[in-house]
Amino acid sequence: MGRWEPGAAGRLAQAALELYAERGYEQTTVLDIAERAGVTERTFFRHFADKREVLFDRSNALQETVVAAVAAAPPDLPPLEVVGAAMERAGVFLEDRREFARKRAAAIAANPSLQERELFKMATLGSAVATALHARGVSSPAAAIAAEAGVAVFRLGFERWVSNDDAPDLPACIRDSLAALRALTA
Amino acid sequence: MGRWEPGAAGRLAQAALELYAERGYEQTTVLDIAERAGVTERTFFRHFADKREVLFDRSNALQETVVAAVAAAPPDLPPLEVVGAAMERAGVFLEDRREFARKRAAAIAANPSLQERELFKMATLGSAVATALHARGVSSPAAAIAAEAGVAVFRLGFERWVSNDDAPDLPACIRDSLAALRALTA
DNA sequence: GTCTATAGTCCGATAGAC
DNA sequence: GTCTATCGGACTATAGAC
Repeated sequence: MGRWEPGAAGRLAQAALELYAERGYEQTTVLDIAERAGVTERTFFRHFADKREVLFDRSNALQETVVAAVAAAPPDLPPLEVVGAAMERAGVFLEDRREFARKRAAAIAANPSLQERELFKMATLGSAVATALHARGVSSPAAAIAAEAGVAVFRLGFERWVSNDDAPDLPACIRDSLAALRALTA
Repeated sequence: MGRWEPGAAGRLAQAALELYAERGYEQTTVLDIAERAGVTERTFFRHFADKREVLFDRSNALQETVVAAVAAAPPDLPPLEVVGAAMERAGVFLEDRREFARKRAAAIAANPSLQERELFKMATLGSAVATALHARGVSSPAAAIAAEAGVAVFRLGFERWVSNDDAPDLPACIRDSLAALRALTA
């Protein structure tokens, strides 16, 4: 096949997203996805560990972006500022994929098993952020709670961005979400 | 004497916890659990939707405790105080089950699919708390972020309590966790 | 690429409690 | 009779093993 064609993994991910939208996650078999992508069922499982994983970015680019932003922040910036800025950075990263993010979010919102996987990915992101904060000299408990709070800020900002047509861009939604957190302790 | 021994659900939960500890979640089949509990495989699925759910309290008593505490808090208390107190209340509720909590936490920590389910339950708790806060007149965004922060506070306090022999009681761990969150914005 | 174990669903049957 | 809890067997799809 030509080099302009997406690889099998990309076609599988695309086919899965379409099918989950058309007939729902439960009503879609791995065989359905494989056939639409023009590969065998077996090939699906060579690229993705399970039927859920196909909706998640294998490259983990979002997490890498956030962790890099945490590591690169000015050394004297307080933990919550560091995390907030890093999450905003993640927002910039995703901003131009809004339509994809919406379709993906709709599929996930419609199915509890996909929600579970999404929450696991967010928790993994939280752990990575906590580790990165700790590496900056932040104490473990402070790093853990700052990371969890940061993930919550990201998640709520993201949710507003995908579910509301009138919402501003993703970095702004995340900024607002962080401001709401700050307002709680004021 | 009835045709069956009473308490099938409890026996299944107990058997599952033992088997997950003895040989791991993946290496335990639903049939194994059912046999140890003295029922058939089919009966397992009558009581629990799937193999993971057997580790989770079907009565949802923890969530009810937290939601009730949120609803019963003094009307003028700020959202974060309300949530913090409610989570501490949950801590009191769990305090006398430390050994059980430890075994359960060990099983969950050893398996990603159980972690996914645990995270889902925590997210459900978060939604319930957000709804309860909103019912008190807290704006939706503030309720959502306060609820998420509260769940993070609970989760980190709980983690310290189960994983550290020298930790104080659960309400105190949760209080410390809340203090760490407050310190972030100070 | 084929084979197989296991999760999880659906049908109905049965037996006790009220 | 109704309600609830158990059991049996057949069935599909996932996911891993070979």
